[in-house]
Amino acid sequence: MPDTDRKTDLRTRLIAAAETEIAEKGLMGLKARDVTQRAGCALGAIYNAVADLDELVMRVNSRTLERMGAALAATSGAEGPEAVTLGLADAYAVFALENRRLWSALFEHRLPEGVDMPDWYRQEHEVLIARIMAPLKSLRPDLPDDEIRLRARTLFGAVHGVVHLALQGRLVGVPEPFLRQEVAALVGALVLGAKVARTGKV
Amino acid sequence: MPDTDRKTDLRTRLIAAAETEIAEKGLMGLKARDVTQRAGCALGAIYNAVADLDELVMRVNSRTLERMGAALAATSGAEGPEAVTLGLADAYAVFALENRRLWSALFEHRLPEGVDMPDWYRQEHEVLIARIMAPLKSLRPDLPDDEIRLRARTLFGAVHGVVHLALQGRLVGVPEPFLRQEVAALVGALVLGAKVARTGKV
DNA sequence: TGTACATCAGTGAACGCGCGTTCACTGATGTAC
DNA sequence: TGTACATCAGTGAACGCGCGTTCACTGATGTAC
Repeated sequence: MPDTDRKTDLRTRLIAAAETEIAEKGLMGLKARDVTQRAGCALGAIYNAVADLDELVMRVNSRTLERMGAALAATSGAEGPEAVTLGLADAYAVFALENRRLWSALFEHRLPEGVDMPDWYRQEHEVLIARIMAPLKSLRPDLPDDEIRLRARTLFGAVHGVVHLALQGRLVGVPEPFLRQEVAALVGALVLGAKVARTGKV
Repeated sequence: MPDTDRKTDLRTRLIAAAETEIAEKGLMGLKARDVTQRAGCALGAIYNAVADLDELVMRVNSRTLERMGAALAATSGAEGPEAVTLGLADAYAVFALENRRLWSALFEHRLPEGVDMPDWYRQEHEVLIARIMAPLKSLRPDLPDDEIRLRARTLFGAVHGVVHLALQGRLVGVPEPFLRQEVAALVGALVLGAKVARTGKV
């Protein structure tokens, strides 16, 4: 059944096309017609390759998440949990800056209510959290795992928020040129605060 | 010309109706027909009172911003910049929790590209930043105003991010029951870090 | 090797719906005399 | 006080468009004999 190959081939092309479209026009600007035109197939072909546009978006987001994971992993050269944490945060900011719209799509996309994310999608997020937990654990060996996990989410949310508002160009956001510097200041203070909280001294 | 009164009256009702609609169904669920039905007028009446739906949303957002300002101001009883900062952050989280959809609308709403926010809208945001700058200034009297303003935005973004991901129920977000506690931990660590950064000791 | 048939990826016109905005009209209110 | 006229807030049916999804059809590919 070599047809399967052709089928997955088109599917791959559709995902790639959707990725390019989102990268150029943002999630809101993603239209079925543009995707199929770019992939060089008919409009209806989408529904042969994939359930609907939402699935296409999730496939793209999954790829983005994977690339982001790789970008964060490439940081691991640093020595000491403080440096690792700072490195992760900076890599996150850089990735967002370099992949603005694809990165935004990660957070803009919402499934129709009632439907929730498939498991394979959830798991990819767990990996992200785990990567942040590692350095936090050596930073605060006194805390139980549950709490570390919570702190990892909080740290992620904090960095994410600063990056998010900056990239959106929101009125209350940090101007983009200062983004990396401010993320570093934020995480630096946090890491310092954590250290003091544990040891009681500098 | 007492007609002006009637006109502004309907306008007020429309804004109130839009506010209720957003509070119930979120910004995405805001429809011109629902608003006018709730306000008890015809569909077309909107365009007599207001330029378009976008303006209606901005009017609602402006009210939300004002209420949020009041909620933050009600915090001011605290003694010392650390406590004030913690109080502001907590009040922010509480306000978001109690006004989920209206609060979300503040950040979801985007004007069509090219158009930018009117001045009265920008200024309302400045007030917010100013309110955060005050305690930061006493916390870091060594820093120039420009840098304080930047840190205020960063601090805002950090708190905002944690709250945002939590309320969205995002996979990487902090679970809601832990939100206030985590915001407190975040800001606590930051304040501690700032203090150490300035004084060099605990 | 050739013929008849089945399958199913791929096609694209048409469907259907949601929804913001317009516009010709109505009728209440105010003004002039 | 009454009449004619002007204004303009308010009406709601109709417009128009965007766009995801469907569906009857086509034609290339594979299978059976």
